[in-house]
Amino acid sequence: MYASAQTSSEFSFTVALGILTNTNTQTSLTRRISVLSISSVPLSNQLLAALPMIDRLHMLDASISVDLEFSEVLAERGEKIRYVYFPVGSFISLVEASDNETRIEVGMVGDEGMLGSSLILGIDVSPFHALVQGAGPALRMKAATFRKELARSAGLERSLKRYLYVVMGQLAQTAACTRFHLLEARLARWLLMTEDRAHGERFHVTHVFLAFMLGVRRVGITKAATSLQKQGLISYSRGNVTIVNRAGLEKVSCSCYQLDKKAYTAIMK
Amino acid sequence: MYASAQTSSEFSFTVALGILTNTNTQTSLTRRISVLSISSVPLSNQLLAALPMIDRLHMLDASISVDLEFSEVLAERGEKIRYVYFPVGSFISLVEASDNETRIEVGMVGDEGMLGSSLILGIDVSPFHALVQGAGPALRMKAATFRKELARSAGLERSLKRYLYVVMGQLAQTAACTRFHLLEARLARWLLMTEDRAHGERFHVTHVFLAFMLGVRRVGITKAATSLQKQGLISYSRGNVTIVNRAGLEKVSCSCYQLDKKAYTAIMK
DNA sequence: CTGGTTCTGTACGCTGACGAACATTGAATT
DNA sequence: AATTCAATGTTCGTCAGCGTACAGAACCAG
Repeated sequence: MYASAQTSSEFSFTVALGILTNTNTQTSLTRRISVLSISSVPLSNQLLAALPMIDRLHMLDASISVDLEFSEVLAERGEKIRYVYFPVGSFISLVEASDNETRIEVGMVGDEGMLGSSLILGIDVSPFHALVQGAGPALRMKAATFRKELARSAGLERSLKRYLYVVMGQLAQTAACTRFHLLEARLARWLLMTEDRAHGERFHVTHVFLAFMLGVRRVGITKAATSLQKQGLISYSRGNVTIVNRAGLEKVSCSCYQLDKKAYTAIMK
Repeated sequence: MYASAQTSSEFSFTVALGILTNTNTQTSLTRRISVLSISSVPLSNQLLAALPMIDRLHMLDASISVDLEFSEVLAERGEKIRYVYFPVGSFISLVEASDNETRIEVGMVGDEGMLGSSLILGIDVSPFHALVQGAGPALRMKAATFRKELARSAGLERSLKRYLYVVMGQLAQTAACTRFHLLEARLARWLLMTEDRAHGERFHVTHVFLAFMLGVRRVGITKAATSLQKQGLISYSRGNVTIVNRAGLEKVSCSCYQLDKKAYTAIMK
């Protein structure tokens, strides 16, 4: 383990990436929402899809479809949760802060999950920062509405509790992974998880952003990514990443990826 | 961050510490339980103490007092949860495994909490390994009984949900802490957390065990502990640790200790 | 096409923790 | 008193990632 301040010039996230800065978040957020008619959005959030028809309709009725923009902040640690999100193509990173400038991703939410699951525990304060990692559509629901739906539908509650359990497992897995595994393996894991949630072998993410997520220097990412590219597992240019050889990537990735996946299917299915 | 196999000769935990070995766990466990009359045990589990009188009595009625022995395994990842435990003087470590031989503590349970909280989510499979870190009494209840009590008492459920939220926060905090903070600071944090749960400035823990908990080499612990001792913050000999200067220890500890504590009081009070 | 900006590549010295091996001390047992 | 073993102390070479700095490449706006 290494340590300490990590405030390189490239790492001024709050400025460079617009992360965790509240300036104009609210106004631009409301502006950029495009309310699509619900029927035009293919329902592909797995949590919702698994609900009995009647509950599903209720949930759709109570939510609107929004387009999430890259790096948009959806929740801040300790702040009140105003909306919950069910990604449908988009995906979201859960980020934990230790000190002022040291942050690290502890979880990822795609169409297999939801943001705001702590409401299931009756607490409307977000335990993490949450920011949009992959732009795309999501279903959004007011926190209060969500709680009403929870109270109404036992099936919904049951399924979301199981999801929360999976998230807990993911948190612990990430803690161990971050401690023990080499950067290249962790990067491979991250790319695989992202491919799953992006539903495609191509997505956009720069080295700086990856460095932020994995809690390392940008230079470290460049080195690891170069290595993966040389092995013919991925290719990338200016943020455009393509998974070239998924099986190979799984091999160099640490076992955490498979463990997470196994846990999810074991609990949710 | 460093990495890789970590299988030094001293680190053969499954043998050296009797950790996570199931051999004879069951028989010795039942043998060593001393069923005390409930009234003889001062009720000092904070979760239970905060319950309304009638719920508290129900809970006491449904549980028995057991003495937990050091390094006893109370739960294994993926295994069914048979009992829940409310420590009353004892304390328990939650341990996550990444690979075969690499394990790390991700949480700690003392009289401020309980073991088996995932039952609140309706899942009776343990997400972690759990082993006794500090010997002492605890209230034990059958998992099935616990679920019945949960269904019966809304107050109990509410309070335990809040506790689960705190545990989630602790998991994320630990992930970030492990990544960014130097060993000496992490050790200080661990000692402080343990002092809180041991309810006394003296407790027993060897360097080997500490190394296991913090996911580092024993030599690393020796170095950090020597440093803390030289600063007059702690003293120890053959596993007998004494916190000499608590305020000083808090200063060299990372902020994670205070953050955890703040989160607990903010949510539980 | 030009100048600025973002993204990526490379280099250098530094350091905390690693793996391994061995020495010393203290407690318990014989 | 001698023996054994657990716990702690120390040393040595290695290494992944750190902080910093700079340069080339790709893209974009004027």
